[in-house]
Amino acid sequence: MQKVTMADVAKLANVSKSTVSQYLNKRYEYMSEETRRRIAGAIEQLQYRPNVIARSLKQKSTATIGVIVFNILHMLTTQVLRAIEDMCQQHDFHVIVCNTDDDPEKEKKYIDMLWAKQVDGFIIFPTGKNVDLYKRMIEARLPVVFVDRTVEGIDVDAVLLDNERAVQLGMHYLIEQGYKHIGLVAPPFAPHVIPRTERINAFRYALREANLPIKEEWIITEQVKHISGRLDALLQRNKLPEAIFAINDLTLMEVLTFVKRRQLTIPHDIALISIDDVPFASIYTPSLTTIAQPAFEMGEKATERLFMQMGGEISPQMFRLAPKLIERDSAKKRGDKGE
Amino acid sequence: MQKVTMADVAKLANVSKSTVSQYLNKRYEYMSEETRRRIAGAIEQLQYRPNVIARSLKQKSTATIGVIVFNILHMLTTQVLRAIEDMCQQHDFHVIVCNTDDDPEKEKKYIDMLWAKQVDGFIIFPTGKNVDLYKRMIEARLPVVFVDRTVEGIDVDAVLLDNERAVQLGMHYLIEQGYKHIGLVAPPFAPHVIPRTERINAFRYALREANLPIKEEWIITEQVKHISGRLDALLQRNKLPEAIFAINDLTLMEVLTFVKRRQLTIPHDIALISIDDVPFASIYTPSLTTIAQPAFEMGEKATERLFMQMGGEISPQMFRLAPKLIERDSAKKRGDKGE
DNA sequence: TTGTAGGCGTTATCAT
DNA sequence: ATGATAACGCCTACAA
Repeated sequence: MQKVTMADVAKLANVSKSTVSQYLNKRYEYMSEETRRRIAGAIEQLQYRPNVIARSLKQKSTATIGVIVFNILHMLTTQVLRAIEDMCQQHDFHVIVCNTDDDPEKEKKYIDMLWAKQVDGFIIFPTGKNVDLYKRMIEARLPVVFVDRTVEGIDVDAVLLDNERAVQLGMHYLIEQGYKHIGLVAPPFAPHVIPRTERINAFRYALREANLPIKEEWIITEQVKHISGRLDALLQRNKLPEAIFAINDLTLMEVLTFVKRRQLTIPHDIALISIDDVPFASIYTPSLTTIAQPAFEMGEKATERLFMQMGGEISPQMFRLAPKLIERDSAKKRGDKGE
Repeated sequence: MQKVTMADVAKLANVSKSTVSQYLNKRYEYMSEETRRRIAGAIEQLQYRPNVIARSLKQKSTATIGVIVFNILHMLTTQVLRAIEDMCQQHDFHVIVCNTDDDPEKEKKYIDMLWAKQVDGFIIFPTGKNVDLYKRMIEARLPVVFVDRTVEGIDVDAVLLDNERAVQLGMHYLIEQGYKHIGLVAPPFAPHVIPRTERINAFRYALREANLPIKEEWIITEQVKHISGRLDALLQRNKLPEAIFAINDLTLMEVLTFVKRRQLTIPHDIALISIDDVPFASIYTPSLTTIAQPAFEMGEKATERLFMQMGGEISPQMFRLAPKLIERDSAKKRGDKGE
């Protein structure tokens, strides 16, 4: 596979390995034009490619970072990842991507392996369950940035959506449009899933703040596949809320499935707003009002912090990035025609 | 960062480095229970982590592959990538992901860098423009698999959609449903973009085969952002085809934008079928008939071949994976109500 | 059953 | 200006 080494180049160019090394590292200062030319020739002729692994061993740096995510198939993840890769590309760094499926065991294994592989840093969407391991990473002064979730008791850079604000934006909008009976759909409550928890809490808070009723049957926190069934049940009993807040794209899809199956009209029969600006939001009928996460900014911020950590000690900080309400037609005022 | 080495463990356990090495590589056979225990203890106590880089240097294998794609944001890419990562996970391999944006320069740079990094293999969505480089990789016996596109004159494993079949499936379906005036929307023609070329050709072929008219104004190969404008122009002149075949998700979106803006009804005013099973296909109204690419299978096949290459010489092959028509409502028979 | 010595392909130090 | 030599951390004969 890889056969020709620096020694071969040196021999062919009639110089020592050290000189070749100098050349490769562009320390031309004391090098004669002549030598330089001979080395260049030899490299070309032999199709020599320096072995970065050997260099890494010596220099203790691999120019590689590990990115550990739940599932690359989620749009947020993909976008964050794209931003990370773009920034790494500029620094001639590479990105190793790992999917955990939110399984702490897999997460642990990946962190251990990447650590052993001497990656220069980690960007992690943490499961939150490997507290000891996270701590050890910090102690070892490994550069680490968390994205999407934080973990209690871990003092580390974290880049998160401002979930309170996201919900507030959506709720204020709905209320402003005249909706009073508002429901929420979310996956099952799980305390370590920060965004979910924060969103559900903020939802309750927004209702309380506006003196609107909090009906528990309208707060659907349920496995995604059961959500549309729950909505069916409400419809059956004529107890649908006027508007629904979907806390992410997955739950939004379930609501839309339900709406289609029941042939309801949005926003007349039920208004809809969601976090995550799905790609079809503007071509759906009616177009969907959404609260967009600044995914690229999140990726950029995370990478920026990681490089700062690699550059030297900095004290950990938490960043809350601002969501953006994109008004379309799915939650227009009651009575307005949707479109 | 990483301070404790095998020597430290050896010293603490009162054995030699080789013994520790034996232990790490699970060659326990001739090792006393006692020694084993001492080593385990030392490792635990020192929180020792073997340095995989050093190991790689010796063993000439990094257990890492490079995956070079156009853009991870494309759904097909994401899904293929997920499949690749899953399979690599089973083999304790890692995946480095690189975005080229279809820029040959970036592609070249990535291949060079990953090669220097001694990755054990490549899975590439090739731009097709670095022919010399591809050839050198093959000559160097680097394991390589192409996905989505092949490159003329490069003898290498390739995993592609059966594009002819995909178009045929869609066209037969449309024709069977009674459509005779059928148009196509695609990004601009570019010979090296295999899927696009094959799909456009197959489209013409299907019309010819069915003795249907080929109207050039219905074959829209245009920058995506101009597509809906072109459709507008046709509508203006009352020259819309009865049905449109969108060759991918991007062009589909443009058609849907047009349809929404003009308030047309699918399939009554215009029927629609597309390659790529977009996530909202079933919740759109009407639900969208699509031709799905077997993205996961493509990723699995590519990875399988890559591992086979790493296992030993095999002769390159081209794989054409079968698309699948998913019938929904957007191209139902003329006259039928579209649910 | 365990230890010694050399090598993997670079880089860094110090001579020359 | 260039070269010799010793690391880097691990693996592998081979020796003991």
